[in-house]
Amino acid sequence: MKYESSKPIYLQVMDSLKQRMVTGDLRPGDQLPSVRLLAIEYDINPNTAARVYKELELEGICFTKRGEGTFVTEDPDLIRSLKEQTAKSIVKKFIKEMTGLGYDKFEIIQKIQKEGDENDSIENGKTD
Amino acid sequence: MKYESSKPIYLQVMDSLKQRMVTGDLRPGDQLPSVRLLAIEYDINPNTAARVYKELELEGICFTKRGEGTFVTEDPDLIRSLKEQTAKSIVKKFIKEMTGLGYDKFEIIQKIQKEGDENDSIENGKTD
Amino acid sequence: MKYESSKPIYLQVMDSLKQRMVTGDLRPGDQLPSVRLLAIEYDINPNTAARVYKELELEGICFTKRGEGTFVTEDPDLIRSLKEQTAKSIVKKFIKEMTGLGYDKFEIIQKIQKEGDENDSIENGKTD
Amino acid sequence: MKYESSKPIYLQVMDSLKQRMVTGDLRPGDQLPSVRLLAIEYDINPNTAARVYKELELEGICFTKRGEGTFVTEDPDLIRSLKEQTAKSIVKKFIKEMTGLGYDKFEIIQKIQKEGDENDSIENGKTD
DNA sequence: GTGGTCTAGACCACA
DNA sequence: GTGGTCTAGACCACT
Repeated sequence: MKYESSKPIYLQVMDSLKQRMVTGDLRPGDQLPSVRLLAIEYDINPNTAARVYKELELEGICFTKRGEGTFVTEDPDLIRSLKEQTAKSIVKKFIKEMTGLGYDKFEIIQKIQKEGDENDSIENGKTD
Repeated sequence: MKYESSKPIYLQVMDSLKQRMVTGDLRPGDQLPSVRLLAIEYDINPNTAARVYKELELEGICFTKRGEGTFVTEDPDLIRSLKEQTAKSIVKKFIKEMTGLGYDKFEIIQKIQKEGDENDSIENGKTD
Repeated sequence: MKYESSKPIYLQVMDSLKQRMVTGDLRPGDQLPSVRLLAIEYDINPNTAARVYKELELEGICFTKRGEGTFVTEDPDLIRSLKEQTAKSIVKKFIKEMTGLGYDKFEIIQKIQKEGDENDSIENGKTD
Repeated sequence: MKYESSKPIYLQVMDSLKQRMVTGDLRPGDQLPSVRLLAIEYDINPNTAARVYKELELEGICFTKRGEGTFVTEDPDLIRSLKEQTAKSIVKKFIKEMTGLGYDKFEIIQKIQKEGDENDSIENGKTD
């Protein structure tokens, strides 16, 4: 995995894990890789890996059993709402930014259709 | 003006100024407030205000006449392309995030229409 | 039984057993459940169950007869002093914490009476 | 300052700072020592010091201005309720432990008076 | 100057 | 084995 320097690595790893939950790659109750293994898999320092799980736990997406490991929350609703909530806030922020630039809803949708077309064949497969 | 802690203040102020240019509140050739005044208007540190103009200059959107002050670029095309460029990168990033969550183009547009409806009477253009 | 994550499970189980001795639910000389059974009863890892007995033995509250099992100490004085000792250390720690917050003895007692009133019908002795 | 090994240092430092807020040594809006200075004052690693402020911020007791420093929350109610809340939870836990041992309210208060008397002359002055 | 992030490596308690 | 804590020191962005 390659990291953008503009965003903290731990956030990028968190996003990656969230994405894997949302897409069903990781399911409620699943055990997550150990801190050390995550560090290897994502090529980060174990401390950074630990931070990832700590932050996810704060968000209620993970929980930890002492000495056993870290697990995806067992509440499937939480995962579902995670997707919805994330999407909603992204859309909201996007609309706010675009209207701030002076675009109306019609123009915004037009732009999305246009942009979508350009990249449809190129960047579709998520590399992860 | 209230600042998000997630984004550097100088970027937020830059965005605000850009928005004012794009929407016509600030026009090509207009003189911008002095560093000191900008600092007061936006309630930021003078160092931060100076940085704002420095970065805007780097982007070619402003220029400084020594002893006179800082001005909006006199090239109207630059402002126009600024709007287009900004919009394009926002749209691109947005689409990338949404597809990462597993939404396809159709769903994305659907969500925008839905979200757009809720906020139809927009809280637009606060010049602070 | 539900465990707080702030405190090691083995300590919580130890406290539970001690409480049962102090309240007379377990009496001097009584046989304690086997490690395996304890693990099941308390829904803990067998290693953790073993540790519980090991630590209790270190404190002299239990003893083990090889091949027979683990038993509560036969010395009734020990149980009695266990109660006194535990209480004393709890009280000591409590007073230290409260005085640290700036409360004097009078206020502390006031608070206990007030709090005690609210919970007068106690949720006592769940043996699980 | 001397640290107990049973409790994480960062929690002990947090408690110390909270105590200073509750007792009025640190007042709402006050700037807290910088991460580096705190590290020196409390003889801890700067990372640990940073963690202290981060956790306090999570609890809403502090806030951070980027590049400026960390400050005590400006809401005096929050400090007041901090004291009350802390005290209440300590008292509650204490009562629960004591009733678990089989003491009733009267005995508990008796013990506090007795214990208070013993240590009144010895351990009264809070060090730090 | 400030706080935030990251790496490296160690030690400990817990299950 | 697991996660949690701590130290050491570095680098960065922000004000």
